[in-house]
Amino acid sequence: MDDSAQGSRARAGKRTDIRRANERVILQAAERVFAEAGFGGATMQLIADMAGLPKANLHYYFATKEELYRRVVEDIFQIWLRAADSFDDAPDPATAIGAYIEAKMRISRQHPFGSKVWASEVMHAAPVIQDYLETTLRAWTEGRIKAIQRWIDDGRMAPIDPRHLLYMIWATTQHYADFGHQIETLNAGRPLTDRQWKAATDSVKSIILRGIGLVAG
Amino acid sequence: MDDSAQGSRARAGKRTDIRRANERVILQAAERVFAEAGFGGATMQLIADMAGLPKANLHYYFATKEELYRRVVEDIFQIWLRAADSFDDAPDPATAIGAYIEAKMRISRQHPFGSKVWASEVMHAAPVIQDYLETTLRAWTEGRIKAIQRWIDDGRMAPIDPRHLLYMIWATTQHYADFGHQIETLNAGRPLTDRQWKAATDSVKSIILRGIGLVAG
DNA sequence: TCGTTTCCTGACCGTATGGTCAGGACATAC
DNA sequence: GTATGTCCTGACCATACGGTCAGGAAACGA
Repeated sequence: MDDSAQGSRARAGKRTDIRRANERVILQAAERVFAEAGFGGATMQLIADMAGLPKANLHYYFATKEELYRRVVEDIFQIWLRAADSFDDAPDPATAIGAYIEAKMRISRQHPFGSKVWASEVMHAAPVIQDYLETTLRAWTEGRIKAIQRWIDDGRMAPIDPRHLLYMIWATTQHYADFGHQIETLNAGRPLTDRQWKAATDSVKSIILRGIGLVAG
Repeated sequence: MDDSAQGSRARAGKRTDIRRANERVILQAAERVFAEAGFGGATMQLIADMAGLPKANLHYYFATKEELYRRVVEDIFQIWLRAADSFDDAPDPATAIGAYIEAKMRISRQHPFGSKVWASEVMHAAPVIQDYLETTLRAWTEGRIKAIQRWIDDGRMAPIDPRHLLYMIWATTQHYADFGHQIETLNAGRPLTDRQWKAATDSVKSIILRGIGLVAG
C-alpha cells in the first residue's frame, strides 16, 4: 500500500525478522541468567549457551554485557509501568487498588526473572536505571499518592499514609516472585498451583483492603 | 579463677583476640561488599581494601570466597531468627504480631546489608542455605502458622491464611532494607529520618493489624 | 550476475580474579 | 634464650571472562 513492495505490516524483510528473533531469544536468555546469577555472576558464555548462539554472535547484537543488561532492565520497567495503568482505570478505591494488586501478582507469576533482575538492580543502588527512578517512577508515585489522599480526604478509606501503602503493595506482590524459591521450599518444594496463586492473591487483597478500611470484594 | 592465668572472662590470650577482631572486621566488610555487588560482583580484593587488610590475609582466615560468604549468610540468619522470638513473648495476637513487625523493621534499619545478602541468596535459589530453609525456617514457620491458626479458631482475629500473613510481614519489613535505595530516591534522595522510620513502622503495623481484624495499638 | 549490506563465528587477546606459597614477624611457653 | 605455634604478606600462578577481529556465509537490490 504505502511502504515498499509486498505485505507491509508483518513483513519488513527477512533480515529484520532475523534481527528481531535473535534479539528476543538473547534477551530472554539474558533475563533468566541475570536473574539467577546476578549481573556479576552472569557470563556472556552462559547467556549464549542458553540462547543457543555462539558468544561472538551476542556481541554482534549487543556490544557489551552492560548494554544487554540495560535492555533487560528497561524492558522490565516497561512491563511494570503498564501494569500500573490498572490503577487509573477505576475511580473506586477498592476496585482500583484491588485491580492493581491483582495485576502485580500476575506479573510476579509471569515474569519472575524480570522481577528478580529489577530487585537486584535496585538493591545494588540502581546503577543503570537511577534516572528512571528519579523521573518516571517518582512522577507516577506522587500522582498515585495524591489520588489516594483524595480518597482519604473524601472519607472513602481509612487515613493511612498512601506512600507506605504503595510500598506495602510493591513489597508484598513482588515477594512472590523475588522470594519464590523460599515460598516454594515452604510449600513442600513444589511451585504454587493455580489454586494457590489465587489464594495468595485473595489473601493479599483481603488483608490490605481491610487494612485500609475497605472490604475485600 | 578457673582458666589459665589472669582475668579469665574477657581474656583468652592476645592471639585469640586478634583472630576475633580480624574475623569481625572482615565479616563486616564482606557483608557490605556482598550486599552492594552481589556474590559474583564482589571481589576478595575489594573486601580486603574495605577491611584494611592485604588480600592474602583474608585467605588466612577464610580459605575461599564461598566460605566467607557462607559465614556472612549464616550470621544474618541468626539475627533473623533471634528477632523471631518476639513472636512468642506475648500470647496476645496484637501484641505478638505488632512486636514482630517492630523487631523486623528495626533489623531492616540496623542490618540493611545483611538483609540484602539474604535476599540475594534466596533469589539465587539459596545455593548455600537451602538446608536452613528446609529445616529451621520450615519448622519455625509451621509453628507460627499453627499459633496464628489457634488465634483464628478462638475468634481472636479474622480468618485469614496465616502463611500469607507471614509472607506479607516478611516482604513489607524487608522491603525497607532491600529496596532502601528506591525508597530513598522517592524521599528526595534522603535517607529516612528517625521520625520517618517510626511513621513507616506505624503504617505497616496499622494496615496489617487492621487487615487481620485487630486494631493497631 | 554482481556489488553491497547484514549476519555469523572460530580463534585470539588482555586483564582481573580467586587462590597459593615461601618466608618472615610476632607472641607464647618453658 | 629457644622452640613452637600463630599471624602476616608480597609475589606469583592458572583460569575465566569480556571483548575483538578477520574472514566467510547469506540475504538483498538492481
